[in-house]
Amino acid sequence: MGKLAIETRGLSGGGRVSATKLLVLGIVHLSGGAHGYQVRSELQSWGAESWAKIKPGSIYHALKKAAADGLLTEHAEPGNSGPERVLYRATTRGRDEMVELVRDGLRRTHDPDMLNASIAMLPMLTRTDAIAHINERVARLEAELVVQAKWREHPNRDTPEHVRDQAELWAGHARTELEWAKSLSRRLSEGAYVMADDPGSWRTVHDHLNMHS
Amino acid sequence: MGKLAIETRGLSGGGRVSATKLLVLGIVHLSGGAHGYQVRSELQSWGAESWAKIKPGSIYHALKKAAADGLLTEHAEPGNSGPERVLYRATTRGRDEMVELVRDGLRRTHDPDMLNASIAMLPMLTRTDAIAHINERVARLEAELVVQAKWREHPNRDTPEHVRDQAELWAGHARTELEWAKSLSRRLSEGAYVMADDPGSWRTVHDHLNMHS
DNA sequence: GGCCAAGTAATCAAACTTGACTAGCGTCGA
DNA sequence: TCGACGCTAGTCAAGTTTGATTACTTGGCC
Repeated sequence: MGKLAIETRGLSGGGRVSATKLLVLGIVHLSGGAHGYQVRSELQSWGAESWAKIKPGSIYHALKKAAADGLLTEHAEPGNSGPERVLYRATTRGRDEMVELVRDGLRRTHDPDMLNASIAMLPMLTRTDAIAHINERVARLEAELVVQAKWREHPNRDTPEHVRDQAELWAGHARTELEWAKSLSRRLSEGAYVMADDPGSWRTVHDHLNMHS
Repeated sequence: MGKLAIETRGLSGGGRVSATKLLVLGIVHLSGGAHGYQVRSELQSWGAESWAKIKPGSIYHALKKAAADGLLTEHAEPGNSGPERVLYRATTRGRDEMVELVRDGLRRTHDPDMLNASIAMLPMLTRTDAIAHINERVARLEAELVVQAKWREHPNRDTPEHVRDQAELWAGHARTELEWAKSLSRRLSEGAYVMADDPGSWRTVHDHLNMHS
């Protein structure tokens, strides 16, 4: 029976990662302010119900939490038509936090939800920033595959066969992701997508709008 | 902005799926009775900390919940050495539930944790049962890939480019899993692994032990 | 012989997620 | 005109997961 090395290291850098948080912050920011139901609709129109399986309750919770943390501001709106609602708007800290979350999601392996959310919010980053972080992911995946391969050459003898098969599947997924990440990185280098520092990006448009208000 | 079709259908067949539940039940059953810490150690010795990211608290909670649901029995043991502990043992209902969970995990796509847990507990099933359910997974994956391919031929025009890339990754994962599942099914057909109905299985040994008690 | 490190066993509060529920308003058909 | 249905918007209690913490024992080593 294995020994337990109970590691009680705190997270470096502070707050927990969370795909929900990133998506909610991201949508509020992209829409330049939104209420809960809007976030909900937007998420599902992106087909997000499938890859991020976020339920309504979680969205409203995430919004309130983010507001309490100073990442969003709440503006109560009296119900002009229908029930009253709360408009959320991203603060500067909120935008910074969000960008950091996107970077994190690109880097971290073993967290598909977070990766998906980060990809959805990819245009929040500048082109070079995105490429750098995707390349870091590539490097990590390659390193993990090497470790994995070593482990499969010298398997632990009390590990059952079928558990080794799991490792096989795992490696397959890692290879798939590796290829995909490489090609994404390549496409970005070739100028694909409208990123934060490109003309016509959400940010350029947003700044433009702000100029007139 | 998409409309929300709020579907409030209840789960067919009853209880929620949960990888934690399956793993905890499975380990208790395989060990023929165990306390929390044992489950914890066993899980991590299987390298389970990586693919199932289950923390201690969840294990103890899952044990208590399962006991409350009549899937496990609790035998309080006074601490002969060390703090007092509780021994859990699987009931018949618990074993049945567990087998059902393994089947479910093999069938359901879009739930990697559950698949991993099911693979870990694969020898709980008879050979034909396991093959049947893995084949069902294969069929489902193939169907999903067809739908996906169709969707990518006629993409929704308000879906951003980078979201379509996500779909690409998704399809890649599905193909990887498909190949893996096919080969697992093949190996099982060729007699690989010791399954529940094979001589020398956990079940045969277990019955043998029971005969002498 | 005394004390520290590591192992054994589990608890707890806080945070998060879920599913079900509430409620106003519009509209379309009978 | 009325009522069933669906959309907009959100609350809430119950359940789950997490990370930290407690508490006791053994073994080693100075």
